[in-house]
Amino acid sequence: MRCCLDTHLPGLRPGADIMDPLCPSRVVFQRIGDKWASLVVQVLADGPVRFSELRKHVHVITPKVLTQTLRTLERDGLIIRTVFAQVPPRVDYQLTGLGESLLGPLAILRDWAESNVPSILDARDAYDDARAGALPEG
Amino acid sequence: MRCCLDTHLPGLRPGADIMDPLCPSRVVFQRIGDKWASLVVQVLADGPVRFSELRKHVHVITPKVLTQTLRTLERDGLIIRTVFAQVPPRVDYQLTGLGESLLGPLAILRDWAESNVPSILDARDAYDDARAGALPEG
DNA sequence: GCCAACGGTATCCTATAGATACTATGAAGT
DNA sequence: ACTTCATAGTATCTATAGGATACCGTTGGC
Repeated sequence: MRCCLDTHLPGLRPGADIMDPLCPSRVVFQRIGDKWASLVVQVLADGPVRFSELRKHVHVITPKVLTQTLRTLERDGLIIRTVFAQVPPRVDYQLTGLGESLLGPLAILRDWAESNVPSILDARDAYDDARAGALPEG
Repeated sequence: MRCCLDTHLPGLRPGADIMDPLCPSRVVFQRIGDKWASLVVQVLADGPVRFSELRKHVHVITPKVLTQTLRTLERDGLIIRTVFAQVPPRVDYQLTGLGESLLGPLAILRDWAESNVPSILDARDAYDDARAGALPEG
């Protein structure tokens, strides 16, 4: 579980373990784990999407949070923001090559999620039932 | 991007799109994307680990948040909590079969992260430089 | 002149995460 | 007997992030 590479970034320790908070891989890993970012990336899989379309597809994200998410993804080089000089304004968001390279791993994760939803929901039921039964009686 | 299956859970809509907030897959997907959960799962890859060892390996997680994370993972059937009647107390956490099945997808994601850290950090530098240059001058 | 479409901001409130201190148990040491 | 130690958490408070809602600026069409 060692990290990765020969970066030189101030404040980040390249040789660290991924469990180290200053390990660059961990920083990236937690970005992928962002609540909205991975959903947005998947919506962009088929090509450029406008801001308002993103709002419709990623329910229910508020415009503030969507803007924050998009700015972060842009800063990380995963998407490109294109402004068209029109009225009403038009802004397209699309994946970069780097962003596209993330689609495969995300699809694997999504497949896992969809395959295992029944098991997880069953486990939750069992857990909650056990708790609900234990507390009132005890 | 359709969801998955024939669940019957109250409040969850099985036929929904993964972008639907009530889609079970999305619920699971966001659980995977939890800030700490995926790190904890990876620490448990090699076998049972005690609470205090987890605290050491997953820096820097507070005991409260670690407890919350472990309870959630247990509820979802990804880990098992075993209490030994000892003093001082001993509690082991280990992956279930379901939890182990998540290791592969997580490893793919981690590989992606480690491979692409340089690109992402470069993109951040470029983005920040452009902003830092634009604002004071403009 | 007025309204609508779009891509956001501004403001406020709440929920989550984080820091820190504290608890219970009992065996071992002196 | 008393103190100390280790473990696995809880309790309490504060800081930060997320979320709900309202609003802004542009300008083409009516």
